[in-house]
Amino acid sequence: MNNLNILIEVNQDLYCKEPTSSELGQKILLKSIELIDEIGFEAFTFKKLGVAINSPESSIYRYFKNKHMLLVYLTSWYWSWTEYQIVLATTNVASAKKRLTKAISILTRPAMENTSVPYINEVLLSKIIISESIKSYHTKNVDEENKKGYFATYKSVVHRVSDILLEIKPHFEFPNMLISTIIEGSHHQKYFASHIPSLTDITTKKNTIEQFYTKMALNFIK
Amino acid sequence: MNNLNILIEVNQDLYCKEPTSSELGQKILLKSIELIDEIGFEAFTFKKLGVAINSPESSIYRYFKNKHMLLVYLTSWYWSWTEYQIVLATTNVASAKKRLTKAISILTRPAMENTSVPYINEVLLSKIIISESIKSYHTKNVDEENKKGYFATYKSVVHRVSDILLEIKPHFEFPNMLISTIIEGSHHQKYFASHIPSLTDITTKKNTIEQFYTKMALNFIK
DNA sequence: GCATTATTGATAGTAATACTATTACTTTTG
DNA sequence: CAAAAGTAATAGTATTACTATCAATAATGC
Repeated sequence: MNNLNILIEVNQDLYCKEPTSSELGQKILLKSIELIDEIGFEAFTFKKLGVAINSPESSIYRYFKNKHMLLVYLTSWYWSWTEYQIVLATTNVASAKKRLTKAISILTRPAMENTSVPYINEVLLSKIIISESIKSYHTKNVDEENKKGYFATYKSVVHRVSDILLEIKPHFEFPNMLISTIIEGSHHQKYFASHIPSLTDITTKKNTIEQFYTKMALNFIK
Repeated sequence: MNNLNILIEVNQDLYCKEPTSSELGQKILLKSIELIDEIGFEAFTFKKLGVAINSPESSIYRYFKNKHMLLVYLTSWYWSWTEYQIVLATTNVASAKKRLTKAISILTRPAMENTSVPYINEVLLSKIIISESIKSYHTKNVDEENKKGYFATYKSVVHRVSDILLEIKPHFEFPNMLISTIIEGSHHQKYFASHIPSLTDITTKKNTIEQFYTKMALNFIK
C-alpha cells in the first residue's frame, strides 16, 4: 500500500466500516468492481459478491449498508482520484488555457492503466463510472443524499475546472454547466460508441471525444 | 381519442398487447406514469400499479413483459411524440438556421401542458424522461435491444436534427455527437437544477438551459 | 340470440432479492 | 494471555418479479 490512499478521501458516511482498512474490505472493493463490470449493477448482489470472495453476505453488510451505498462509495472514490490526477497535471502550469485543456483531456480521454492502489482497478472502475455512475444519483433520495455530502467529490472536480475557466473568462455565465456537460457528455459518448454508435460520429482517428469537447469549451470562451 | 396516436408509433416488440387498444391498457399507461413520477422507477412495481388501477398484477403482465419494457415503451413514445413536435415546428420554414434553433428549443425547453392524447400526461412523462430514461438503455442488454430497434425513435430524433445541422455546415464532423450531447445535457442540467444545483448555473432569468445549448450549437457551426 | 373467443379477475405459488439477527470461531492487540 | 474486534455460518423474513390456472365477463361473428 502506498501513500495515495490518504490523498483520496471519501465521505465517512458512505461506509459502515472503512473498506480500505482490512483485507476483507479490500477484497470487497476489488471484486465488486469486477463483478459489477461483468454482470451490471442491476444483477449485482451482495450474495453473488459473497460467493466471489468466499465470504457470507452478512460480512459485506458490515462494510456497506447496501449495494447503492457501495456504488456511491466507488463513484466518490473515482472523482477523488480524478481530482488528484487533475491537480497533478495542472500545478505549476502558468497558462490557464493549458491547464483547462489538460483538465478536459483527463475528464474525456479513455482510462489508462494505473496501479496507484492495489485494491482498485482504475480501468474497470472507469468503465463502471461510464455505464453505472448516473444510477448513484438518479434515485428518489438524491436531495437527502446530496445534503449529506455524498456527491462532494464530484462537485469538487466540477468546481475546480470551472474555476480555471473563470480565470480565462472571468464573467462567463455558465462555467458549471459547461464542465458538467463535458463530463456527463463524454461518458454518454463513450457509452454510445460501444452500444448505440449511430448516436455518435465515430471515426478511425483517435480521441474524437476529447477533441470534440475541447473544441466545445474553447469555442465558448473565445 | 384523436388521430395523433396513428402518428406516434412505437416498435411492436416493446409490448405484449397494444396498451392503447383497451381501457385497461390506457389505465396502465396513465397510472404508471403517475406512479413512476411519484415513487421512482426503482420502487415502482407491477404489484403497486395493480393496486393503483384496481387490477391484479397478472393483468398488467399481459401488456408488458416487465417494468423495464414499460419504461422502454414510454421512452420510445416520448421520442416519437417529440419528433412530431419538431416536424410540426420546422415544416415550411425555409431557413435551416431557424429550423435548428426551433428544434433545439423543443429539445431543451421545459415541458408544456399538452393534451394531445388522453392516456398520456406529457408533462409528467417529460419529468420521467429526465430522471429515469437513461435507465432504459443503461442495462446489460443494450446491444441486443438496440439490434431489435428498441431505441429507434430516439435515434430518429437525433438524426433529424443532425441533418438540419449538416444543411448549414455540410462537412461538420460531429453532428450526432453535438445533438445527443444537447439532448442528454439538457436533461442532466434540468435534473441538476432540481437536485444538485451547484453543478449548474441557475439564474433568475428564464430559459438558461435553452440559451446555453443554443449558444453551444451556434458556436460550433459558425 | 347464442356460441365462440378474447379479455379480465382472482388466487396461488416459486425462486430470488435485500436484508436482519444470532452464535460461534478466529485473529489482533494491549 | 485475556479482552476486544473481526469474520464465518446459519437461519429467517418481507418483498420482488414473475408464472400458472381457472372462473367470470364482455365483445363479436354467424
